[in-house]
Amino acid sequence: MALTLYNTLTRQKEVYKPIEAGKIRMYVCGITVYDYCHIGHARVMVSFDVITRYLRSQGWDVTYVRNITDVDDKILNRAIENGESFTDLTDRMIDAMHEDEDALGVLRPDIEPRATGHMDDILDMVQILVDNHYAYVADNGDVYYRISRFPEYGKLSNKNPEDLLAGARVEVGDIKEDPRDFALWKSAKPGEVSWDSPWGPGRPGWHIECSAMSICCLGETFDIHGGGPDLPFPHHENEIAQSEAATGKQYVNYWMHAGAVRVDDEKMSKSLGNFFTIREVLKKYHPEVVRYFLLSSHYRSPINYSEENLIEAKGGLERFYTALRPFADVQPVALDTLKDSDYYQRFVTAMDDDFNTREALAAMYDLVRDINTQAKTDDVRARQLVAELKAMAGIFGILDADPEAFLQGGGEGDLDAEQIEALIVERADAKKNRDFARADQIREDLLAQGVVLEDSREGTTWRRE
RNA sequence: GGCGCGGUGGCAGAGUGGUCAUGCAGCGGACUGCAACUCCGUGUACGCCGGUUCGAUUCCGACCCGCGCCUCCA
Repeated sequence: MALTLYNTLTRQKEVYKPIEAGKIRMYVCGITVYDYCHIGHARVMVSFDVITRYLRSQGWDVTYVRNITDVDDKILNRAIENGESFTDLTDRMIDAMHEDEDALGVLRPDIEPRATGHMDDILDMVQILVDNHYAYVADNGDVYYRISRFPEYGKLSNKNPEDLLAGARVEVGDIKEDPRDFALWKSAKPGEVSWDSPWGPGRPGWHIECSAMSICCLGETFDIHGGGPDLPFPHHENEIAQSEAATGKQYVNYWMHAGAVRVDDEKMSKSLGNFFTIREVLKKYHPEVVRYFLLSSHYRSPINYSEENLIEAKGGLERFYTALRPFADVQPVALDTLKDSDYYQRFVTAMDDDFNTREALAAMYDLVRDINTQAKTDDVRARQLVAELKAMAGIFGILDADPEAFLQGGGEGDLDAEQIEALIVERADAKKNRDFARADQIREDLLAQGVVLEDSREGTTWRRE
């Protein structure tokens, strides 16, 4: 089955056709680094991480670019509030972002361009737009994009430019020709951070940096552009307008947008203040639990961040790790040996269908059952199946922990491993003496501390609930 | 108001024109000293009303409900 993906531009699934055979050039809108990353950022990071891992596993030559917005009003305002330079702020936040990504097992993009590192490209593009009359310089030195010059404006978000006129905010003292026009270049007020330009000192508007950086890194037309759910309008719409006006070419072939993260069934937003940072979340949950949670729904569906759902995600992972527990030493099999595996075929078919991670997980769960069954009678076969499972899990970036450590970690109980082991020994003695009352008492005491005992022929193992 | 998305069994969440999603929870059984783990079995699920069809949860139309974007936000 061919790789198929949902294209926001056409509002349907399409078979992927690369510009250059075997290659995928992908740009994803990254973070504006004025604060710590939140769970919504995590979804975009993890979704496109898994997409990239999967595409590479299938032999695609992927160039993955994700930008860092390191200059804009929010950053400058926050830096002033903090009493620090804006570069100190962005340096800190970029480091924090990388820590968060690493914790979540997100592989770095191939290129992480920063807006401040592409000022010349940005200025060149603005100049072209001014020269072509797609942009104009306002009295105060701001440069605006002239929407009315771009007839296709609205094609990504399926909006009628006329309707936008009615809804556009008209600001007092607006110096724009048209309220729908947006800033390409903002002139600096005295004392503000600025870069020199033909229109005076200033800084780039939000949208132009992505046009400049993506084209710089990937070419005037590239394959995939991705981002969060709130970006199609206006951000990506404006990127299209700028880029296609500047180059005269189609900007992007496939637009992909992740779904929203809700929190306790409410919209998560800056204004409501109900967002959780990744580092807050990771204090409560194992990183793989968060990752698994994000992959347990399709990337375009809304997802609800709640205690209940995270606990359920933990339970799902425990089923995997329980199966892997006796096979910690087994290494993942090479993917090219899996052609005949029904499980892998189902996995690939699901992922080729617009990256249906949940469907792929269903195949992995069926594989787990097979492993558990084979483990009783056919160790060799069981190990083969475990190697398959680990290969698929590698594409998802999960099941990477030591099973024992995963199952026994994360508890907040008072008992440490040594104490638990001691009680297990004591219980074994009690059982040997057929003192089941004492044995059961120990088990119940441990359970009250969140420790579950599991007996088998080889002895007793434990895990934390 | 404009544009778009969705309503699936107790919960989460895929999918399909006509036998199975899957996970958690429940129930019955096997295993166990008893449990847990694991395995086997088990659920008149597809918002409402029409239409197309031999047959629709799946296609079409209307309706009800929820959500998102249209404003800084991934």
